[in-house]
Amino acid sequence: MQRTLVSHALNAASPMDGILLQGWVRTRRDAKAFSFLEINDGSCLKGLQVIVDASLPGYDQIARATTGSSVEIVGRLVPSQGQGQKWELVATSFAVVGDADSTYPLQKKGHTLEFLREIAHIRPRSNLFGAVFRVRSRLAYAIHQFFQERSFVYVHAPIITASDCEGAGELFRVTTLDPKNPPTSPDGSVDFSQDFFAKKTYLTVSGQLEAEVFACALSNVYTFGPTFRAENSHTSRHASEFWMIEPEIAFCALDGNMDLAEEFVKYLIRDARKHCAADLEFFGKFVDKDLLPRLDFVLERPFQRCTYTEAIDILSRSGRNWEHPVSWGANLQSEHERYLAEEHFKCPVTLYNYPRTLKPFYMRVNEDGKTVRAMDLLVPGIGEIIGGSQREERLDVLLENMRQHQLSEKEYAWYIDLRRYGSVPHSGFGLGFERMLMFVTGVANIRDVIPFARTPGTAGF
RNA sequence: UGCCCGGUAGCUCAGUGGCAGAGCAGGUGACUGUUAAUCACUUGGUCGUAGGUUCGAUCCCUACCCGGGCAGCCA
Repeated sequence: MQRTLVSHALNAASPMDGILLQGWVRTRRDAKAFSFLEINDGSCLKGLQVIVDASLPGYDQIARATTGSSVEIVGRLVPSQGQGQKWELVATSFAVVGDADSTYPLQKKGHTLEFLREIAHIRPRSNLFGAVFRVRSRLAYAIHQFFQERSFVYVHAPIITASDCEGAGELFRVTTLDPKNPPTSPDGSVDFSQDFFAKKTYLTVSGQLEAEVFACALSNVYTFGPTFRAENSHTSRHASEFWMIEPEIAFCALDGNMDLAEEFVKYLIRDARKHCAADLEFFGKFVDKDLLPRLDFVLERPFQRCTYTEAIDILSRSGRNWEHPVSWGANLQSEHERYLAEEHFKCPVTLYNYPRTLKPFYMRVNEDGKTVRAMDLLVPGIGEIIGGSQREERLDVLLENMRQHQLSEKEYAWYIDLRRYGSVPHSGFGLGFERMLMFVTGVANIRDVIPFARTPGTAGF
């Protein structure tokens, strides 16, 4: 007999006989002559109510069907006599598959997110985390769909890299050397030429440079994979291991890049609204009351666009007392970004044309010589969700930038070659997948949108 | 890494320089087409760890550990 998932049973158009239900007990309520079971199998937020009559063989085992136990039920799907649900299953056979004793940590009542993080192996069985990870799965699918529909080629960037590219934060070293007794050079330093890859290697912080290589061959590409930062960040929006989507488009300037980013973000929101409707309604009810109106508002409105210079002007004239002073050439701080997205524009806003001195070597220098074609997409509540730029395609300017950043031409020879042979204007950006999930679900902590979060000091599961 | 808040029952929390508390969960019983069921009774504690002050510390002080928040770094 084939298993029927709860989601399929609940969407039934008519009664069904002899269906097999397998899942986990959420609650049991005993009446005199029968018991109610609520069974969840993760296929959707809601459970299926099951009636187990006391006359059934095996009913003597009903006491084992505690919260958290797994059960297997065959029965008839019929319209419910009760108020809370359309369908219910009248059992014709009932069996406990796996017991869960009274130490089962999930109660019928709500738990704090902090407690649930400590039981990361159990929390997917809760309503909230079931919903979060269904949305995560759906959006991963939608990401591929978005790019494949537009003829982008999916590129797998390496996880292990030799370039500590663009100085985007601290890197995790990858080595097989014995930490207690590493080989050394005559000068006493560790001799990495004897390491596994015969040089220093790291976990990647970004697939961008590799994506550029493929964009300069296949035109429109994207990466979607894990990236790693060894930053000692203790915030609700930083993780040591996170997933990033990085499209790279040949023959594309900054305007096209900003257009794509906006289209992409809206596409993902629209997809979740459509395909994860019940889960999003749950978030709107229990996580963030303003979630659904905010998402719909974001879908309806064009994102605002504003140059860095205009932003500095807005911030200077805001009349605020900034903790960090506002001046042209200084980095925008959290308080500034929050003000722009949440109070001034009250909507996602793309800032672009940043001072050259604030940005990495590969960004396209503008005609003014002072700014580069960088863009950051800021969203209310989270801040930066996308960072990107048009890339510097002129060989001489790129080399000059690298000299200013004191980068080795030798290490980046392959990257420089892209400008030497058939160079084209090209652009791309990185979207933090978990930050996007936070925005779509309203979940405020990045640790709660990753199945098993890695943050400084924590890798317990 | 800096600053701030917290750590008391399985969970969420109250509390006091002098006998350790509640709600929920768990257990027992009753009741019931129930649905975070309800009602009655009930089990449950190294008060984060180590020092110190004190006649006496869960409470005050110090250090450390753990969790969280904010900032920086970024996605």
